[in-house]
Amino acid sequence: MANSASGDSVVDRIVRLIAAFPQDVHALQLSELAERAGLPLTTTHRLVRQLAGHGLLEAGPGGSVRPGLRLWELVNRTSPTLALRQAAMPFMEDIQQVLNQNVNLAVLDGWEALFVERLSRRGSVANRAQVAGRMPVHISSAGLALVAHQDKALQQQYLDQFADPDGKVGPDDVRGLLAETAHQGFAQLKGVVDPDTWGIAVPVLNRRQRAVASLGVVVPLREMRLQALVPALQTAARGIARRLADS
Amino acid sequence: MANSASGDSVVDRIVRLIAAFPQDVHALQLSELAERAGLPLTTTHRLVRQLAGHGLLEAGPGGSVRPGLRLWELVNRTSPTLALRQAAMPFMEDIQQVLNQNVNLAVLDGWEALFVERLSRRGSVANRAQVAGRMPVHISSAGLALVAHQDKALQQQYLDQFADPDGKVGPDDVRGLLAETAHQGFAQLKGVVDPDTWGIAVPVLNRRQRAVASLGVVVPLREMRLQALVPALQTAARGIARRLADS
DNA sequence: TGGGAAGGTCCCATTGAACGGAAGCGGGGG
DNA sequence: CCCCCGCTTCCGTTCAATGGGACCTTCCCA
Repeated sequence: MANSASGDSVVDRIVRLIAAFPQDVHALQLSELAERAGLPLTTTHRLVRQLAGHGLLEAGPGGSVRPGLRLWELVNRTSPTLALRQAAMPFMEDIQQVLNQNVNLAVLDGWEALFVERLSRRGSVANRAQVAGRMPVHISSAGLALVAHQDKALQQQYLDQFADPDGKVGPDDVRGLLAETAHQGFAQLKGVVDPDTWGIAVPVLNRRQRAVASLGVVVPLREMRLQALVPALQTAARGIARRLADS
Repeated sequence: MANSASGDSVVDRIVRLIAAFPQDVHALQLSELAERAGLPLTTTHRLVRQLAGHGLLEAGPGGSVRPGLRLWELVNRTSPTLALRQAAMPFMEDIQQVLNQNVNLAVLDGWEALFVERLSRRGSVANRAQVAGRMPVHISSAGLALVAHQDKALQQQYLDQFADPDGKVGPDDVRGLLAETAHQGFAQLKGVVDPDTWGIAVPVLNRRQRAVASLGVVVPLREMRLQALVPALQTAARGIARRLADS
């Protein structure tokens, strides 16, 4: 069918290659990488060599391959999250200090909350939200805060396509959650992600009152004091919004 | 000369394309991107469309193009700096709180210090060290701390190839700086980067006493109190080293 | 209101870069 | 010693990538 037997372009292959690395990193064998990416060994070998030549991949110990520093550099010096992160960091630190809890910052991408930054307290509760990790909208307070503060049209789109693989929750449940979140101005989710934790998130709004990001905390169930958490988060979220608008 | 008139592979072009974005981001026009990358407009157009299809690039307002969220995600969930960053963040925050100064974390890459993370105090002195930014070894305290704690062979390599474009400092000056840094266990650079600031950096050492990273602060000239800064940095650096070793 | 410049998109013949099977290499384990 | 299993290199085939040119907007200025 093509120069490539599988009919995909070089771009496709490169993406498959870098996407083939699992979260935990730590370098893969060439053959394992080839398998994960679904590419012939020879092709993988050639592409890896080229990418490594640019420093996008690096040779690890024992002939293994891992993502390279140069790739990290290229992406992180021009990332679309830079401005957001810079605006948010000081406030996230404040929250972490004052509330003594894990803090996270997320944006919406394709009906999932994508976590842009996270500060974890040393001995704090487990926090599923990895940096650059994702969570479905309907099971993360961040996701709810983000979707609940979007155009009605977008929300409807979301509900229309909504389907829970486990079938535990229906569109109506989610509609309720979103309505509650929009009404209250913050999202809360108790023991959904993790039975012993509670997630709270507030939106960071632009001038049009649409969420461009969400700011959240994950706290142990027993330590819940909404009265203390929500106002602090909202204050911080407004601070972030202001700095975003300024820049 | 080739399928491509310029004799470079698709990989080359893609790298040129994403490397063409300047630090400040904010989206480029297609034609500007083409020019910066040194690619024909048509080719740029095609590649951009493909990359955008994977979310590696995104359409900005007014037909402009910018790096995409998906690219950020792919790279940051598997980056080689993840472990380092995770180990270092809590200590960096401590330093920032206790010393009330800008803190930065760097690694060595090709005779330059590559800044992996930075925490800036709100109204603090200007800090040249952007996240994902670089500084030559001989004019950054981070760079000196990193090179001063490497194999003798590597240091020699560095000195051999050393050439200051401005001709202000010679290899012997640098040798002196490195020796002093190695002897003292920390690097200091007064008013080099910025006339009103002082940079201090300590190495984060592995079991073999080689620097895998550097931890530094940038402080206003007048506030200099080495006695206070250096021990705090060294303590933090050891903490980071320990956490790295554990993981 | 019309003309023209600038930026983006589409078309399509040409061609060499990309492909990947096969064969070579190397080390470690039996 | 030999075999196995990964990585590397070779090389003939082929079609994906290429980019000049034409076309289409949109915007600005006369």
